[in-house]
Amino acid sequence: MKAATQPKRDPPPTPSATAPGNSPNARQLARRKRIIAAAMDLASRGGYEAVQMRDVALRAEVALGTLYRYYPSKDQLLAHTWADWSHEIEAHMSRHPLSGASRAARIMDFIRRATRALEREPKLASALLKSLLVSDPRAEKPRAEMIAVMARVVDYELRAMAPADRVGIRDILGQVWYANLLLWVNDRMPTAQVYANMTTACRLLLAHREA
Amino acid sequence: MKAATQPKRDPPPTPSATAPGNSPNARQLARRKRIIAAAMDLASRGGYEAVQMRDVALRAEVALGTLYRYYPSKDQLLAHTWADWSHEIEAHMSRHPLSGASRAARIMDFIRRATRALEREPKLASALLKSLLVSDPRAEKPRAEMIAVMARVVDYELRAMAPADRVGIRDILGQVWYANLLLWVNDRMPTAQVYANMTTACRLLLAHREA
DNA sequence: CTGCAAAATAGAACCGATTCTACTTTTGAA
DNA sequence: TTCAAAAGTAGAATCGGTTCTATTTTGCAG
Repeated sequence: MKAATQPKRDPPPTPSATAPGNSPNARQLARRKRIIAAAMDLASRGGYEAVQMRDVALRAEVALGTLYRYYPSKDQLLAHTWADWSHEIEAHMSRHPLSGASRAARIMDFIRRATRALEREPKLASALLKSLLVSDPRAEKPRAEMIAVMARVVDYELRAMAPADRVGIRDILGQVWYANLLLWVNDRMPTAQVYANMTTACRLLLAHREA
Repeated sequence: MKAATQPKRDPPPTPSATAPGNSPNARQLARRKRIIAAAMDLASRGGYEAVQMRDVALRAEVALGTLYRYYPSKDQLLAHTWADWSHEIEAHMSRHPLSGASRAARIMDFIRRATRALEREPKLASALLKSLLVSDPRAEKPRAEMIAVMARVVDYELRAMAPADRVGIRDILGQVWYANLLLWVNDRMPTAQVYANMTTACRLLLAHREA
């Protein structure tokens, strides 16, 4: 019963909501950037284990306590790092529309691109995904967002389908994707296998329902 | 570079292979039993975090070093505890054959029973599954076995189907099951939802392919 | 300018998994 | 029976995430 129930006097600093962008908390924004950059840097070199809170703080030129005030846990830090990185990937992807003759092909095009992105930075991707897929229930926002990205793609491609099936297929694909990423992250499956499994899933779920 | 490359003089004690059951390593078997019992006990009370290696050693009346000689990591300990527990469940299940009119129904009968078993001992199940689904790549045997159990059921029910589809469906169902268990373990989904998702997956994958 | 609360900092401290050390018991072969 | 290796034991030590404390700095209202 250390600090009673809640009289803690500690509202975390502005996550993203900030005035223009000049002096007062501009410094806080800068700190956030340095922290994320440090995490990304360490993760891309040595993966999850290489991201040690003390090192992150050191690189970001921030006190350990400050780091924890900004990101209350390693997983949250990595989840936010993921959010940052995934925005880049999405931006990159949105520059070219999905290609493919059938719905399944277009969905697979999306998955192929995502898989490629992971392959380009395996250490980084696996470190960030590890925190997303497993970790503590805080860090829910980035996780939900990640799943939502694929859900949107599938939803769009299957827009003509009956709602019941569409939602079902979308969720199943999401879960299969989730399982496969996790298996990849834990070195129990290469990306090629992940891709093959997703292809199979698309085929079995979509091949026989119109084109 | 502590202990060079491998000159370690430390072959682990007999895991299961043992002579009759009397004096020499019968004591080792007894230790193993006490250790697993302690782990199971602690896990069923307080879940994953409550299984602390020091406590396990204490309860099993074994030195910490010995505990680590038998099970080189917490996750491996829990994985083996899972193996033990799952045998009970399987034995229980095998007493009654799967019931249901269709293949999908029989597969779902299996999943329903498995889900029930988890619900009966939520803390225990989630602690053990957590170590199985996430953890270190050692402890591969129990994990592979767990997945194989469902694979066997599905394989058997779909034995009349073309191999390509059968294998695909079996793998997809395994992956969906995997993802859902993981979501349940992390408190991001109740068992009812797990069951619903599996039902949907079975429907979408099997409903239209004969009965 | 003055003062105070919020935000930062340096660094110690805590916790639980894992490792290591020094020592005692067991076991099995000569 | 005797003894060296194997297996155990108690307990200290290491490691990394997280928390806590004592101080200093910063932002800003008066």
